[in-house]
Amino acid sequence: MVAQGHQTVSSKALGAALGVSSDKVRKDLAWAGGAASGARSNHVGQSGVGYDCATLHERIRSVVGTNRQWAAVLVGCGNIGRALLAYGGFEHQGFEIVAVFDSNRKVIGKKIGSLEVAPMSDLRRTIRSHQASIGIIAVPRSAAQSVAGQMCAAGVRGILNFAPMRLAVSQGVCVTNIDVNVAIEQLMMDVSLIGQSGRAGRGGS
Amino acid sequence: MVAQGHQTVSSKALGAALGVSSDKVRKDLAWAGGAASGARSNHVGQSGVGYDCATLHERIRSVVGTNRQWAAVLVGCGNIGRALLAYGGFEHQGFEIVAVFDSNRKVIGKKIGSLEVAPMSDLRRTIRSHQASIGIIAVPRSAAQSVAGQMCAAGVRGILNFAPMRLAVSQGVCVTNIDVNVAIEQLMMDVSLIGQSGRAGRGGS
DNA sequence: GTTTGTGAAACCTTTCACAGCA
DNA sequence: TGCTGTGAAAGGTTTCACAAAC
Repeated sequence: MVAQGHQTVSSKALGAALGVSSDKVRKDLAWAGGAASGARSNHVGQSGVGYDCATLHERIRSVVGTNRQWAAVLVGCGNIGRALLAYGGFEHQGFEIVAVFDSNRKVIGKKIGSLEVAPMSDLRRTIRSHQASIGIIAVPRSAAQSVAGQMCAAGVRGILNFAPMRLAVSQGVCVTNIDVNVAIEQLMMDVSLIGQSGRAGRGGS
Repeated sequence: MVAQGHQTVSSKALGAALGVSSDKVRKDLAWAGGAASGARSNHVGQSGVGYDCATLHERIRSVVGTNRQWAAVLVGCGNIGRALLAYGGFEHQGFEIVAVFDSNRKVIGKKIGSLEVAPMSDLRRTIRSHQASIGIIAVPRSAAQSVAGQMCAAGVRGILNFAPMRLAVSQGVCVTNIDVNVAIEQLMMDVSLIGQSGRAGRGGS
């Protein structure tokens, strides 16, 4: 909406665009204005007018963290890894992949886009030197836990995991899983249930 | 656990493996035994013993739908599409990709694994002839809504969407989104919050 | 002794409803 | 009039606690 030149937006309009009620939007945004991210005023919106798009956008970016810079390292340059490197939509999120690693000798040294694939032995050093706080795991299931261990040891704060398994990580390290198997089962279950009762489950991320 | 030869398993053991309480496991499994999938008995587990692994597995497969056969069509054979085709772990979920489509003339006719890339003009006919109930969208954002429309018109019941946007679909069609941008923001937020309060958000799918 | 299934309590989220403000 | 922010009600989920079953 900022990009489209809107000055303000109402909770009702936001809710309609997102498929939720205006109440929910207001409750959530009240939190974003108050408790979160050290804001001084409790009021993000203006009665009778709505929310100032630019201000709201900046507040949300501050809560989510997209206004800061995040360096990430990627391990695994199979199809998933290459898809991530090819996808350019991360810059405006303050997110950048600064290095790629693989254990396969045949791909080490090859260039993918602007990055050269590095050997796993460099992982620790690179994470430290770049102060990378995010690790991305795009390796087969059998290698995932080992990679996660090395990432934790090197000091990452969060892991984005594409391997279809639950990772054990050091305390204080966050994990977000992207598991296609789980997503497919979710979808199959939703489709099955809609046939019985007529209600649709809305998709998550 | 079935594969590992376990006879029975307790709610406590399941909960520990999953990171949830035994109460929650029992409540959920009580539903799986009763309300769901036309089971006749209310009891899945046995007092003092636990749950029979094989029976429980079959019940869950029945609820999720992995005991039935699902045909899916894939649109888009970029890195994501190819990653899905290369990943072989879907058979035991009753899930099979039966056809691949792309709008790019240069890839139409090429073989990826055992499937030949077909032109978009074949989409409707193939979905009908294979009775495919699932469509997978692995195309750029700009093409996603159009593909979703064609899939809905051809009669799919569910869509797995990799494009970073919310799809508008016909009533009765379920959508599950896999959005890397959202996952990354989730992770960044979790990492930010852990720094402040010491609590970790657990990863979704 | 162990473990399930389930009411009741505690907790959390969403919706309702409206005072207050522009 | 239109909209926010927020108490209160409603609705849903998780935890507690224990009788019944093995």
